[in-house]
Amino acid sequence: MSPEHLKIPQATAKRLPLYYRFLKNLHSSGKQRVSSAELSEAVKVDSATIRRDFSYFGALGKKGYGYNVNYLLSFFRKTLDQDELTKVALIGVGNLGTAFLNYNFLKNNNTIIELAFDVDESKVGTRICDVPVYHMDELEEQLNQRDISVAILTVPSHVAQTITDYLVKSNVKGILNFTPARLTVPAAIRVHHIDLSIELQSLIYFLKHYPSSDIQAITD
Amino acid sequence: MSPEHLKIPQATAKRLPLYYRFLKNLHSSGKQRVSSAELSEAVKVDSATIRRDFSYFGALGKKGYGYNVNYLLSFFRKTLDQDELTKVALIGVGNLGTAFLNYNFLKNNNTIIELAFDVDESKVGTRICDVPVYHMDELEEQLNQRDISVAILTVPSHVAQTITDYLVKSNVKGILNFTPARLTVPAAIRVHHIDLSIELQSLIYFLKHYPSSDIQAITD
DNA sequence: ATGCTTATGTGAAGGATGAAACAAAGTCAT
DNA sequence: ATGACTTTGTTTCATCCTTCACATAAGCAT
Repeated sequence: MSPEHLKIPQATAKRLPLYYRFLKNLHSSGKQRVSSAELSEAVKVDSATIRRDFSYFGALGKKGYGYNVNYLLSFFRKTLDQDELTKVALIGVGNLGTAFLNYNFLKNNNTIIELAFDVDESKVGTRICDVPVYHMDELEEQLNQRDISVAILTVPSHVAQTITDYLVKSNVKGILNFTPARLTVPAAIRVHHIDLSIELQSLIYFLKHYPSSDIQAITD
Repeated sequence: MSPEHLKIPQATAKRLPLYYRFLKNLHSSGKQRVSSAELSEAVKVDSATIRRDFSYFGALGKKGYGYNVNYLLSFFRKTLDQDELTKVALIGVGNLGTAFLNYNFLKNNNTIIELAFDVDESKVGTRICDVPVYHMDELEEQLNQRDISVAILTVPSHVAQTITDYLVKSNVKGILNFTPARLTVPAAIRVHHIDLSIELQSLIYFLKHYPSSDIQAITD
């Protein structure tokens, strides 16, 4: 059985896009080879962890040499499905939603917000950064028609669950949830929470309760 | 030694603001008591994990009864320093930065963006949602004067490291980094990364490579 | 060719986290 | 008061993740 078919640890999977992004940088700057130590310095991940992560995919490097940037890059391109464009929908064109529509970082990575939804009639029918805004009533129809199964949720939290139920009904498989609501979904649906207010609060908690010496022990 | 002085696991610390928020909801709806099972349903954290989390702070509940909402709430208020307002600075008034200035979720939690910085002269001197925008040149002076040690970083990634160096020089201790850059900071400085593009990419990776049955095993 | 240097891939150990399970201790109805 | 019921706090186990440490193998200079 080839290594690619084994299940990758979740922690590793979360680092793959990070590696990929940095490898692209290396490539554009014309670098031919890279060691796990160099990579470690750049992405702030222990070099042993990097080698371990890579090893799940087989022996990608050469002892005494390191990794060939081109080879690694093309390998990750395949692994991360960067050849095909993944289309996602954005639900809720408020401040945060609009920021994402404007933000260019989504365009880099073969991921694109293809359409957005809102209930505000003044937004419906317009285009924001070339992304068309539809009314929520058209959610199921549009998502099915365009075969979109990933949604970014940036709606007010009190409607988050209701809209999530619509999303589930519309065959969405993954939700990037920026609302503070903890969503109830069937087990087959994957939800990633990004709770901005909790991130800020927990950062503050760590600062107040964990002395610098401890942080050294953790991050160094 | 009282339990409050023991070090709390990082995973637990990250859940505390979540518990706190839900307890506030319970309180406003007039509920007097709550069990770990109820809490579990609401915040989607295993009830045993919740009891374990609470137990780091001592015996907060009563067997056969559960937890007193008021007591728990006031305990967490103290623990999370919710009595004092934590002031933070926002660096970079672009799309995302503006969204945060508009977003109300920061006002809830005794955390406030007190001022913002940018280099764009058309923004400097204005107020966005009542938050004054200063020029980057005034960073050190303003932060020291106002005794601010936490910053939200929403600048273009190519200037992220340079600005981070300024922040460190200005005695900032914690940075919430929304740029894709991996920042180099002294060990005593704490950085939390929120990398939106990586979150989206890893969500997509999980959807494509982890069958629903596995997700069931993980999240159910 | 030779030997020194470099850097991988991985076994093993150590930590951290999550969840099952249950004794202990309280509640609550009668 | 009593006994059935509830729910905690904790012990225990399992899993996942990270890091050390090093044998192994390849580069590289002479």
